[in-house]
Amino acid sequence: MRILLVEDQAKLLSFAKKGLEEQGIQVDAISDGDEAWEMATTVPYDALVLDIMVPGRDGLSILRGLREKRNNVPVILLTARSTLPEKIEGLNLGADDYMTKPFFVEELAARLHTVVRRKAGDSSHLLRFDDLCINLLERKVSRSGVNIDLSTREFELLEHLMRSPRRVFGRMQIYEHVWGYNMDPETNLVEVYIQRLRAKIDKDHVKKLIRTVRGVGYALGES
Amino acid sequence: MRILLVEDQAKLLSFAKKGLEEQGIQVDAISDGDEAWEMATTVPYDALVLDIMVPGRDGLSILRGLREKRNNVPVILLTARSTLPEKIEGLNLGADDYMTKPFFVEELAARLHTVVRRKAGDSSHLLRFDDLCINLLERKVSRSGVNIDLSTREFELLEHLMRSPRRVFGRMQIYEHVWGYNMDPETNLVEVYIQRLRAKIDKDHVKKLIRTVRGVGYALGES
DNA sequence: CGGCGCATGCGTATTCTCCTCGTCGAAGAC
DNA sequence: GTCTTCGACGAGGAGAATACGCATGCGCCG
Repeated sequence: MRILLVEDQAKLLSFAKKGLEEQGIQVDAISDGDEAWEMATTVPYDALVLDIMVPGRDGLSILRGLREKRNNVPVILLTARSTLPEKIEGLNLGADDYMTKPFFVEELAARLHTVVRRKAGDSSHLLRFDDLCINLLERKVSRSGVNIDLSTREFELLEHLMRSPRRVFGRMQIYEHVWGYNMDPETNLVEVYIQRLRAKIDKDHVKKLIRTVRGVGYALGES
Repeated sequence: MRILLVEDQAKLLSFAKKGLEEQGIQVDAISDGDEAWEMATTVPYDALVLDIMVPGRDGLSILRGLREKRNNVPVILLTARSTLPEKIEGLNLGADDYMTKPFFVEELAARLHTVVRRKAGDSSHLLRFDDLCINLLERKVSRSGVNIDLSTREFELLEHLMRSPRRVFGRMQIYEHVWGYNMDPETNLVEVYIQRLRAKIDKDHVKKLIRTVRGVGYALGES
């Protein structure tokens, strides 16, 4: 697999490039938007990873340009944390996924794989588990077709769990991914939000969608 | 590495089995599709090699069934030369590779290795011994496919034993690894938890999964 | 007001201790 | 070589202590 990685922070760029290459992904690393556009339009990459903010042509503009040319290559956007509107605009423009910085390189590699595979089958922007379904693009959640309202945090917590169904996440991991800070070991935020999620998603407790693993964390799916 | 090989031509089957085993791959060889389905759904193989044409349930059907059950085990399909359409259908159904008969066993072995390595993200966290299987990511334990509930300590004790099957661990070692402190020489915690593990894992004492080595410690596996 | 973060008390699964009984093995006598 | 006895070690049960996660309520901020 060969991809184009566009990011202006030199350190992050070389770090990510190295990490991805260790996992057998060929990476062309570029820090300038105009150059990136040049490459993206001439080389048939398997996927692009675009930072939104780069000198020259920015990530969103590159994405828009490609889609106007009917170029359907898978694209993952990199955004600073908390720029939710941009995430959504990006998805509207035809991005396939987004990641907030900072991120783990392994996770980026994993998403690249899914995104590339998914393009063949084309069920983009939807994550499913059991009768639960969330739409990244519209930021909507439904259970057996019935819509459910979630707050931002609730949504992102659920999103994180649904990206790796059945996998158990420690509180720390969840906290770092969803909240983005290092965990204050004295907070019980995660527990509280798990409980709020359950209340909305799992209303009648008929089916235990979120499993508690005592002493460790939580996972989507039954025991 | 342990795989399931399904192929109805007896000669080819035994030939391939022998060849793969010479390369250090454990092979369960089966010629009937229904039996194969049975095995594939109960034993956590590292990969499957399925001939498309076999008596009983055919290869494509087995593959489809597994994927519907969200079983993501690597699958290599065997096809007669010239049945190209089936290859393609197979890959759409989620096969990882295919080979046309006749083939060189060495090549099959090589492809098995690549395919398994590629999926390693999903299977490297599985520990197996006999029909016992624990999944580190999901923190689940199963015996012959039946789920077993373990508490945190129980799980970690079992994990420790399973990381070096057949090896005998002294109480001290176990205590230090699983509990993390230096052993208080007056406690019998390890014994207690070994007993609890046995009760859950080895319910009927039919098979002695955990062996006691008097005066020394414990080990996974029979004498 | 709704979303969010923080703090507190409560119920309970889990852990640990304590104690007894059964079993294994070594050594000694015949 | 065989049988017996004794000591030590591990098995197992049952209750007390603990830590963990759940629920709930409150104040704050946009």
